[in-house]
Amino acid sequence: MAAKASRKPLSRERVLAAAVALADAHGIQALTMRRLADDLHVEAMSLYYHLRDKEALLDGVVETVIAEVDIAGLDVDGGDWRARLREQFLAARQVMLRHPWMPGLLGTRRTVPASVYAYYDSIVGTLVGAGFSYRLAHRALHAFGSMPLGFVQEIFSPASAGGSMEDEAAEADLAAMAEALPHLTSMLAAEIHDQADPTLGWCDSQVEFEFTLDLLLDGLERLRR
Amino acid sequence: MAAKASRKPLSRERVLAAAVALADAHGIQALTMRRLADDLHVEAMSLYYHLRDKEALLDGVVETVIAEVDIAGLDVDGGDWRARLREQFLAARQVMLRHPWMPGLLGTRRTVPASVYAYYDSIVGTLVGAGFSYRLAHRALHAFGSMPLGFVQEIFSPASAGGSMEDEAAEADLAAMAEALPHLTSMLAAEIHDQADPTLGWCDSQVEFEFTLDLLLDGLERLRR
DNA sequence: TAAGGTGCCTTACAACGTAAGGGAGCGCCA
DNA sequence: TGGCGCTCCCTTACGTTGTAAGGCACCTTA
Repeated sequence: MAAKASRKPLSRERVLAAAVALADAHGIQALTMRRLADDLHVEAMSLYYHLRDKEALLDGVVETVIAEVDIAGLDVDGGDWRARLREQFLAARQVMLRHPWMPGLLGTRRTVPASVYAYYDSIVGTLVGAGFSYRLAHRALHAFGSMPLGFVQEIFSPASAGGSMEDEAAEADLAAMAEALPHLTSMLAAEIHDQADPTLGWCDSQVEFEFTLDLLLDGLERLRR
Repeated sequence: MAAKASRKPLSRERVLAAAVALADAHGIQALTMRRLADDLHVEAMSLYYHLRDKEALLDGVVETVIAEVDIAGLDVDGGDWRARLREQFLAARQVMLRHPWMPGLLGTRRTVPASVYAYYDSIVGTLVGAGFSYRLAHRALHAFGSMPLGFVQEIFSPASAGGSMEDEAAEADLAAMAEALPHLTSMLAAEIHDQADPTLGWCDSQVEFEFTLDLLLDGLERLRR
């Protein structure tokens, strides 16, 4: 019989692209060697010819997405250092919004693709070019945290469905919550997240991201002078 | 024969304490049901009588450490809002330094123990008591990120051993790196981390933590007025 | 003393990553 | 032309993980 028509040969790139697509479609926990192989119409062990092990796969996935970040920040120029970094970080954010599992994955990696270093190098270049000392640039880099990659590392992911702020707590005891957490409930009542505001998880909506970003940028600008 | 003298009955608390101890001693990846049971001189399935599943175990571990954070921040009072929060966050940091796996674990949780909400509630209380609007308090909370818990969510963990900044790159090509990453290498040359500086991972040393913290606190104070 | 709950154990299974080796198809060179 | 060796994928199997299902000993209480 005729072999499957679409029997393109495997390759590292094809595998990584399929891995990203799988994670996008079904979440990072669905990214297992067997399932990925299925998607590629291949047996699991075949993947090991192109990638040493699963760690290498995940590293490659990170590398792939970081490449997206890199090209997203290519066309930033003009303006002062704040405007440039701001634009760059927000561009990176668009990439992360396409791959919401990426922040969590990054948290589990222990090594980092070389391209990230190039990226951070350019940021330092921007800073020292704007008059930052290396010491201040260094601290600025730390203060930014993951913002150059377009997100804020969150402590907690959003609960799966429904607004379950508490674990087993039913909806009825909102009153009890208001008593136990008076300030939080008042705050939330006054500050419901705008639904149109694109969100990466719970506490990384667009407006919060930009608020924190500007807070840092302005604070650094003050220290620079 | 006499039964094991130390045949204390199991309990949720005892299991959780053993789990924290195991993670402290051998890392979070050593925390498997079987190994934890071994430490307790018990069979793995026995744990399931006290905890629904492993998720519940991990949630309990988080809860246990957060309780440590809570009591660590009990005796902060006096000073303005900045001093109080600063002291509180730094106290939380001491707890995290004892459990360096905790930041990473928190990143994997999707639910959060109720006690954390009480903690954040008190922070909001401090802020609004100092004249913050709910809106600004809300944004401040987001900007703080994980600092109330005493750490900065890092993008990357430190590589296992040795200063392997690159993956397979040998030591020889420092020159090549200096060429590819001129700003970073200059910066690192000028800014070697002080060894005495206690570090949670790569980019969360004490001085960086305090720098970022003060940057945020000062920036918020300016917005408050 | 019989009943029933409490607390731990035995057995078993599915899903995972992956070690070890096999074999089909190809190009290359004598 | 024939055989060698490389590339690429597959088959089989193993150890480790979390955990479902059920059993058995002990204590309490009626």
